[in-house]
Amino acid sequence: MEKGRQRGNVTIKDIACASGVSIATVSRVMNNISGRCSAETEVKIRQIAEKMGYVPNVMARSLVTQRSGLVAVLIPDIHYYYYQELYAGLEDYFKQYDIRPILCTTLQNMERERQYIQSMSNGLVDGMIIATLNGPENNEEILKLAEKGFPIVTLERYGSDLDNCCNVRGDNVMAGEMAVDYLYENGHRRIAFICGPDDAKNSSLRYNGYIKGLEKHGLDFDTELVTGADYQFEKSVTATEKLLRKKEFTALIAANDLMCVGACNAIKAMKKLIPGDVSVIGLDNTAYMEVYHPILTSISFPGIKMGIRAGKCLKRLIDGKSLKQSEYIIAPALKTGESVQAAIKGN
Amino acid sequence: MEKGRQRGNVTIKDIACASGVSIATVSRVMNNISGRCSAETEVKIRQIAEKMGYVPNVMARSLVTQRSGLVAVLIPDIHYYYYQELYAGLEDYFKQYDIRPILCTTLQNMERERQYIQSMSNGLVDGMIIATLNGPENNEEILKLAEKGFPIVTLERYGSDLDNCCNVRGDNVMAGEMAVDYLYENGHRRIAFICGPDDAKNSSLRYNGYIKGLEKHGLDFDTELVTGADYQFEKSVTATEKLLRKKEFTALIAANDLMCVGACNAIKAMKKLIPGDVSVIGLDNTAYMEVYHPILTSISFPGIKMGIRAGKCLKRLIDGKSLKQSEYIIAPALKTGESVQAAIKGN
DNA sequence: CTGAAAGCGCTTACAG
DNA sequence: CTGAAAGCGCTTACAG
Repeated sequence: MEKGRQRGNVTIKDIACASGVSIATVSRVMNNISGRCSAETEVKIRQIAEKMGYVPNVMARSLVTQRSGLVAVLIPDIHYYYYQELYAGLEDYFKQYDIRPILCTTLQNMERERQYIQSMSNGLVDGMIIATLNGPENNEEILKLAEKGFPIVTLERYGSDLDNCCNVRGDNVMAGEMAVDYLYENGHRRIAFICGPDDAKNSSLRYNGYIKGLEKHGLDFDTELVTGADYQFEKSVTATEKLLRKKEFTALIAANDLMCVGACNAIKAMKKLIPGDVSVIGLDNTAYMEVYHPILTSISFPGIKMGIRAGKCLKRLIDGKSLKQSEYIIAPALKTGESVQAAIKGN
Repeated sequence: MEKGRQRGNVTIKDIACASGVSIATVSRVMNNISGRCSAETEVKIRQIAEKMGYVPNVMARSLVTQRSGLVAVLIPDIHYYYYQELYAGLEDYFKQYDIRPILCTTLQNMERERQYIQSMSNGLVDGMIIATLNGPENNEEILKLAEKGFPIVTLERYGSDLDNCCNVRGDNVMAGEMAVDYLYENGHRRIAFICGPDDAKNSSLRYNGYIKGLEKHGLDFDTELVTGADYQFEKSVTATEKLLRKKEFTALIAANDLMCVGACNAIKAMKKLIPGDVSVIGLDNTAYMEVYHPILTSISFPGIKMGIRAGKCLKRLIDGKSLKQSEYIIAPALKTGESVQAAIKGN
């Protein structure tokens, strides 16, 4: 076998030869540039193209139009439900425009992220959605590209140096607050909270929402009811066990669902009932919620919706239009499961 | 703003101008074609390229080399852990060759799959990994491309019409058998089985393995201990409830993990203990396993490994080399959790 | 309604 | 060691 792919694909030139017209005419027909050619020529060309199995060469087209029909989507890790939803939303939204996302997972590695940003930005993709977690290392590079006119939308990424870049994010404060509201309505007064990593902006915003919620309802803020587990499952198991031994509480909020599941396992392991002894609520959007026993109640961020929002923004930028807002804040929603019940009076 | 991306990127021509050499020389240096230019010229060119922020235009390069450095990866749905692992394995494997996967989810829609296969195959990607579930609709198209010399590797896809196409798959029979072996060793004699969809080849192979395992150990095969749940969570809950009411058994195998979780929820809902009353084992590879309470024991297919295997095959095909085998069967592995325990004597 | 021609940014024989 | 030139497959003014 020879090296590389053989050049056996049928080209516009082949069609032109076979139909006895110029390549320009074939090109026009294939691009549906109407009113520029007689109906009979058009039909003939289409038939021949169909018969010969012509498929336009994307590379060649891209080179002249300066549009590849590709966009890069940078996320930390596809194992998270939220990013799966995000990607699904994007893939679907872009499909109508024949735009294809290229999924790039950074695995929280900043060098890897930098490589992706750099290698994608010249010719390969028409735009980029950056939904990776914090780490200001590459903000400068991102901003430089954006200011150069390269379409970039960041998603759930924080840092004031990115102020000039379009950003889509969830309302994290609201999420924390909603969780407290819901638990308060159910009669809970002593509510624990498990934070994510200290350097995760969205975690600290969720925590702020928790505090805001407590204040709103006149509940005492007790630091002993707060712990951290770095968004990790195992750490959450341990942290929750400690919390349970140390303090009394009737409800618990976890800043993400993975920690929520960890917390539930710890509660179960200590022979306490969910929601009988402890009501539990997660902040996030994961598949675990629906499959866990009991089904978990959560304040969930709509990944698909956020993906579509980011997609729309990027599409406008790619089309050279300006954005109405530079920041889009998406509200979370309560997903009622089975892990919260009314607190017993007196608690 | 003007329409489209502005042509502001620095090109090989700019570098050539700035360094006073021809574009051919710049090209050679940028491609590390050594021994073809003086060291001093090389250093100068590199410095200037670096300073001007030159990044090669992938489209232009692809057009002449007939290599895009892109491969398509078709999967049913990124929400499944197995496909996440597969994709992660592929992305990582290809990274060393600067090959980028484009993730295409077919969502079990055959028309969508066809569109992807067609639109990717002309110039855009150098090869394709097709890991979508059965549905022979597009087999003809796949085979046509493969025979045309287009690099294609199918993964866990069945159909004798694809015999001429490289295939990577898990040893599904072995998985079913291993599950029975493990339960038998733990003293279980009455073992239930939950099948996937009737038309899913891998499910029926797993089922065959189950029967083979029973025979091997001289256990009776009882059709009443077998039910089906189409690989679905909800259906598995219902099916398991029925099974529990109808028959006595001390262990249960589910043909995939999602059904396994459904079965566990049903068992718990009927106030039975896992593994005290029923030992449970899943066949698959999912994140649920490790996060569920109790941690689930499973016979797991190594998604990352299978991805890398498929990647290696595809790489060889892209490089115009032939494959040593046209079929690669990957063995599953036992992942010990907490959902199996020794059966009580007499059961 | 149609064609000849330039050009997108690059690689690669070929010649020197 | 280096350059001029052809060409990858396509789009798109320009002219007719």
